[in-house]
Amino acid sequence: MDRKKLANLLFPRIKDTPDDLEARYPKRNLPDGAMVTRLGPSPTGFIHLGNLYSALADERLAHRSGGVCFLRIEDTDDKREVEGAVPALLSALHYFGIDFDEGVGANGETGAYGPYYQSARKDIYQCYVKHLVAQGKAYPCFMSEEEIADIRASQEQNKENPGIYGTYAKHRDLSFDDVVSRIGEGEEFVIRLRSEGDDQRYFTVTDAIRGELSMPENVQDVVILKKTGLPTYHFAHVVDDHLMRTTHVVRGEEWMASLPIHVQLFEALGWELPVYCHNTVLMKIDEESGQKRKLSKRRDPELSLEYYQKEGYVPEAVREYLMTILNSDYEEWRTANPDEPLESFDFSAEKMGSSGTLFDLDKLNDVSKNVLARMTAGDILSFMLQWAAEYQPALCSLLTANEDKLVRIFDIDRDGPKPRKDLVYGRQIFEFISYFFDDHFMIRDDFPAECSPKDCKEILRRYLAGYDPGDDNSAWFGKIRTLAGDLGYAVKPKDHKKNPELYKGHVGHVSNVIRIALTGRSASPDLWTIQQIMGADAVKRRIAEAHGLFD
RNA sequence: GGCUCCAUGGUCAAGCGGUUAAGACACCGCCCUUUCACGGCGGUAUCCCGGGUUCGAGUCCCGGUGGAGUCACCA
Repeated sequence: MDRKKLANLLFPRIKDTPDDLEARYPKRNLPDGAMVTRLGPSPTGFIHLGNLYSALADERLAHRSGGVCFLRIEDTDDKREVEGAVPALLSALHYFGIDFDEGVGANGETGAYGPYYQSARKDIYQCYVKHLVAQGKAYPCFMSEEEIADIRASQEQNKENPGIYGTYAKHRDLSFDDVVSRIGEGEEFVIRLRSEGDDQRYFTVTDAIRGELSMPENVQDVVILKKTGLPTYHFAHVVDDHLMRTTHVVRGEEWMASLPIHVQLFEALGWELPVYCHNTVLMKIDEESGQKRKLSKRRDPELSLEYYQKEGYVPEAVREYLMTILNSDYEEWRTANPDEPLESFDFSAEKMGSSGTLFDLDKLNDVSKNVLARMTAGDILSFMLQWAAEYQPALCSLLTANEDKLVRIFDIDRDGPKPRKDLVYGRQIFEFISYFFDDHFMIRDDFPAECSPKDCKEILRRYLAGYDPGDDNSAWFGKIRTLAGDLGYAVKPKDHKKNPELYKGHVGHVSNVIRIALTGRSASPDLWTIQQIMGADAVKRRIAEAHGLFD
């Protein structure tokens, strides 16, 4: 019974048996069909759209089925750990509407399947490692990094598959005494799986997104326990998702290649496989090569979630956009159900695509426009206030001092069957309405070429003279028509279009002179409404100022 | 290089052996219109290539090609 002795030698502290753990983490009591999903980020401090994309799938799958979605922090590599990454992750996900039922949370851990930090689960992993060693399915390996590098070098030279397997697994059958003496000399070791796999043999697994997957068995004696006593991803995944009773493992397709290892591990431990859902990675077009490529943390900082928060995208818009690429029938559903919450959409893993998706900012913006069009002006205001408080402190006092005015501005032309859709995201929204505020007002567009400086001056003079804040929209515009006619501009654009030689231009050009004087730009919502919000004094002042420009 | 996944317009994509090959974004034109936005109408543009199977292939099979991922004591 050398194996037993070996197991005890290696893990003297571990008293629990697999049965103990099985009893401590019993099957969940959930209705049929309820999915248990999880997000397992490593706390590296960088969260990008792809993570949200995946998290949203986890969250939807679980909640749509009446199951649970939990957060587990995969911190088995202290080298990569970043201070404060967990709270940052939590708050970013919360911002975008992802909250967990269980696991690591803002106020510590909740749930009966913890601990939810892998670093705190050392004894759990070691219990199973010990068990595997006792069964002869795993063994300590003392090979140094140099030794392994040498093996790899010669394998590459001989065009063999690299890695520790077969005869390269030199420490597979070390004698008990050998192990005792090496440990006595303070040699460090890892635990490797003794692979019984054969890469000529294929197995199949059904992936919920991709269907049948066929792969060769794993032959590598992979490391399952590192020198530090912590498990590698492979082992932690298998142990945790079994013990935490995960039913559906949603993860990026970069994990597909290690599926043979995971399947082998589940088998070695005698456990049932979860349903795998390997989703696609988000891609972008590389500026230099023009090729599609995976979103990269280093190279694409603009794809970090923080970017969208800073720009002031409404969280709902980002979720909505992600839903459209997660399940391609989502848009159709949305068109048919404009007012339903996203939660009532029938989300499924099967509808997720399996080819790489290119991130499309135009599409996000379009989705965002529509989301904002569905919000009330009051909701938009509170969003802007929150956003400014967090990311544009310089704007805060201005916004809070003008709440009523802002609601009126956001409300311009929003009711009715064809609401304006020109609000997209925070930064753009403020930019779009900035002319209402003197500190941000400037004449930025040219006066229409159809109107000579002399005409511009005259238009402004007469407009100011005839301006009556009490005019309703049609009385007001009637005056502009008259004015335009008097100065030789067509009263109706169509007349001008038919006989351009008869006119200098048309009312549109004339009113654009006024528009530019008032807003600084040649494009704006309805001028009469703008004036009502601006107030008579401001209107008169700006017209007079513009008039002065032509002196 | 080995292994794996993927392949329909510029982008996201429906399609499941017989379709005029949906729809959305973007783009262009027209209409509405005092500008813009909205809305309406229309348009440009796609089945990677080559072999099979079949009366018939975007759809099934094989082979290329291309793209992606992965081959750590990182996840």
